[in-house]
Amino acid sequence: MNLFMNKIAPVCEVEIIDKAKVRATKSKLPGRNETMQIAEIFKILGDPTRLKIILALIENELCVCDLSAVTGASVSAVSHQLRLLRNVKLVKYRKENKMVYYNIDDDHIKNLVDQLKEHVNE
Amino acid sequence: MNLFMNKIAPVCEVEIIDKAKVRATKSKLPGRNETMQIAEIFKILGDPTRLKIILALIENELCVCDLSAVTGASVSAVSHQLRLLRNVKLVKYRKENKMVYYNIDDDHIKNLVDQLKEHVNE
DNA sequence: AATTCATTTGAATACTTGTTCAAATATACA
DNA sequence: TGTATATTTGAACAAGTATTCAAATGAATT
Repeated sequence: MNLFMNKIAPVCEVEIIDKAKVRATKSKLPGRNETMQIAEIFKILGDPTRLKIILALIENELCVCDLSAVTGASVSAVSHQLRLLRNVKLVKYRKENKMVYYNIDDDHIKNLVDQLKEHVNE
Repeated sequence: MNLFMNKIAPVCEVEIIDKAKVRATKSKLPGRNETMQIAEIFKILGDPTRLKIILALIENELCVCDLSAVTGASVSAVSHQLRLLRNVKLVKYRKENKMVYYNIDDDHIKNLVDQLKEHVNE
């Protein structure tokens, strides 16, 4: 029961300042699933290598080897990231002989990226 | 000089399949700085806690305590993330007595998020 | 001055993740 | 069948990061 016990400041954790506002705000938010899906796409585009891949594929269909040349990442690194992009259906591919050509598989992505391009250029 | 040496497959690393296409694609990409800035904003929005904070602030101005209640993250976690969001100028704040009220500081963000909301809901 | 409470901060931890290296597939071709 | 090359894959490592906990700060209030 010494003086130091009083120095431990309680952290606002259970208390809510404005219950009405909190409730109103919560009711307007997207559901848990939707929120996670939105976050996932943002996260995917948040890596420089993946973003470069997407930016490149918006301009041209490219094989893995040339994607590596365009992005400056190793073939292996590009391939790993392409798998992620395939999993979330952002890119698709077609095989031609030994090569695999990748394409954008999502019309919205270009708009998303364009919007941020403008944003950054202000 | 044994047989196993032949089994090591060379990885396409220096070679380029279609030099013209690679050059043309490269020329259309945003510069290094711009690319990194775009990636950084996507990355910031790619974390569920930060995205929830942004989504909440789009609806209402909120203090840290209520942001904690809305997002379900601890006050400390919210505060740490708010610092990140301040640093990249996505949110701003005003002080009122003991409380700090946060606001969106970027008009474009709402459009960005809205676009992905539609995208996810298809 | 001392107390209360919202917020911030720093350090530590546990977790995630992007890259590399080596090896495996797959496809064309001699 | 064997060789060459483009791509994929798995394991391992290093670096980054979100959260927690404890403590500090700052601003009323008594």
